Amino acid sequence: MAALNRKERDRQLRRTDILKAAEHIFALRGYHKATIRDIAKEAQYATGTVYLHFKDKDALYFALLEEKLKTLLSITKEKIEQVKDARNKLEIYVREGLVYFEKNQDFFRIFISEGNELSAEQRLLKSSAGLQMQRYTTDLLKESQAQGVVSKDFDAERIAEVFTAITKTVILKWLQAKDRKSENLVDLSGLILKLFLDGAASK
Amino acid sequence: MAALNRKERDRQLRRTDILKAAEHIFALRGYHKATIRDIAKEAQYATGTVYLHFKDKDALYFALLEEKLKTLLSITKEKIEQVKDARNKLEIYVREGLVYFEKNQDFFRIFISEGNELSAEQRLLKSSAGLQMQRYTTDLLKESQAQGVVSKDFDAERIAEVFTAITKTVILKWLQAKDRKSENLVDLSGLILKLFLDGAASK
DNA sequence: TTAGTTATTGAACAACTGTTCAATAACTAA
DNA sequence: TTAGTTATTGAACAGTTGTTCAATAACTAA
Repeated sequence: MAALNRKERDRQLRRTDILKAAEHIFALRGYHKATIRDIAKEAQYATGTVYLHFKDKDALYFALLEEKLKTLLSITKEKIEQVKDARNKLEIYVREGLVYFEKNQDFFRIFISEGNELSAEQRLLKSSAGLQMQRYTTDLLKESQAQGVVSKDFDAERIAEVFTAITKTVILKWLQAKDRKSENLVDLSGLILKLFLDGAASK
Repeated sequence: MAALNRKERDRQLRRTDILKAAEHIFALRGYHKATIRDIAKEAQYATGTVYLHFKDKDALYFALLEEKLKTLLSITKEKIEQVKDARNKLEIYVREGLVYFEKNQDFFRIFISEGNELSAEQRLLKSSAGLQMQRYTTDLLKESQAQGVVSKDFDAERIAEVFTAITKTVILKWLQAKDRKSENLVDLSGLILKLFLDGAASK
């Protein structure tokens, strides 16, 4: 039935509108200070409308996180599958992450700024895409260890988090300095990989 | 005048009581969910009493942060000044940090969990001890570069933040696994330094 | 057109919490 | 003891914000 399809499509449109507005407002004010009113206003709907699409504020936040992470993961996976060498894979992993983040700075601000909050950490673990991302990173590092690119002395899971932390930190610093310098974020992927693999010591 | 001294001492006692309670409640619930009522109750005072010692909630949070960071910094500085070699200094820096964190897990939870929040980041910058800590770390890395321990290819400030991020991440992971394993946090200082200086690559 | 169905609205509700302040208690010094 | 001073209390206030729901608008199908 065509009518049903259009209805469904309209519904998706509203949902997308709200998600887009939420992304903007969350990024602007952070999770706590962002209000449903503001999000609704930004999306040009009434407050109540938001609740027709999302159970509550948390669900809205989750849905956003979920969507963004899912996209990033699928992009990354696709590109990585095209190469065999683990070092190449790591390079692609970092590069694609940076490209995606640079394109989605709004979302990115939430992820970085509230990502390390413990409650948000627990949220991330509840988020299936978040878990998938974490697992994928760990697997990537296990493969790197198997191929002899990363030392087997380290616990893959721990190393995966350190890898992520280095990346986040470099991004954060870039964000803070963004006004002054006009460096592309993606240009920092070499730095990140070098730091992670070879460390900061003089050679 | 003895009376004045005792009064002043009593005042300090109240202040300390409140700070101690605040540390506990903040750590338990995080900054936002911690209420002044809860803190007052924990310290066995009335709500209003808190305001006789701290201008508002923010000031209370600051005072706590300030006190803890100041102590950590002074301990670290003292120990570090006893050696000359930059690599030794870095080792001591990490080790003392871990020891202090292990002894102050309550405080630590706040610092780690809300430390990366942007608003809290701005708070940290306002906090003079936070700024001092940041500067001290950067200086330490500059010295390490001067002594040829750390590569001069990197920006000292950026490297300082990466260094801190690695440390935080390892601590966070340790905190999460704390129930299962019974590993001392301080035993991970070698791992942190190795990762930071030599990276994760196979050698 | 029209009766019924669905979607949207936004004012009202309720819960929470930072902050104040009048009342009370504790303390001080004469 | 007592008048004056200071410290403490916790109920009341005010602002905020997540959420609901009765009223209204839009839409659908006959």
